[in-house]
Amino acid sequence: MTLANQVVILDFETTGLSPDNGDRAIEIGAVKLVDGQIVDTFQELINPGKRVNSFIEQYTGISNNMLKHAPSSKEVMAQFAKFIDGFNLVAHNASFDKKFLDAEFKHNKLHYTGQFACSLLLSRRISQDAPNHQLGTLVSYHQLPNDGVFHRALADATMTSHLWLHQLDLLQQQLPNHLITLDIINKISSLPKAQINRYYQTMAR
DNA sequence: TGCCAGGCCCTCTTTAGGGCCTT
Repeated sequence: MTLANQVVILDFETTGLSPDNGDRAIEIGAVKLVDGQIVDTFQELINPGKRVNSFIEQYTGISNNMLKHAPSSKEVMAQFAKFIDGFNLVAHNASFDKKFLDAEFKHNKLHYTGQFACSLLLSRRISQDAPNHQLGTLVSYHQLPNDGVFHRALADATMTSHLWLHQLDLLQQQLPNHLITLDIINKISSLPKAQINRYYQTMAR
């Protein structure tokens, strides 16, 4: 059994949307939660080996000049593999971050064993009244802490960690007699929206 | 030259289309 409050929450900034089209990571940020507390953080720029376009420079604030002397993917991913060792993983729209983690680890012949959970899929189930499920909107909607920085890896990972802890609180209120595990979260994240309340009732019996 | 992400999820669906979310 894996408790959902013992995870690494991560976020990539990248040159684009698809590693299959040659896009690479340019920054990784992560927050380690133990017993629901932030106990460690990770942030590194990554030299992608090519120039990033002006949209990405503007979107992230990460310039080609900043990346010129950044460490290689090999160096950063080796450190990150140690950081996540033994932990499950959470990201906002995890399918995106998982495909980049898989691609960068494959480039460097690295492996990880943690399972992924997704705060976006969970939000669509348990915060159905939110105006939308973008990270920035949810931070505002739930009035979560933030420092006004968006689209930088550690800032986004930190905001996602506050969102995640808030989501665990919401679930704990619905399931007061249960430990909130990653299995429960992934179960809820895969249910049709209309079945969430029935699931709560079934679990309460 | 022409291609250009992909998984999730809803619906005017399932012999499909399109919006959402991530950079």
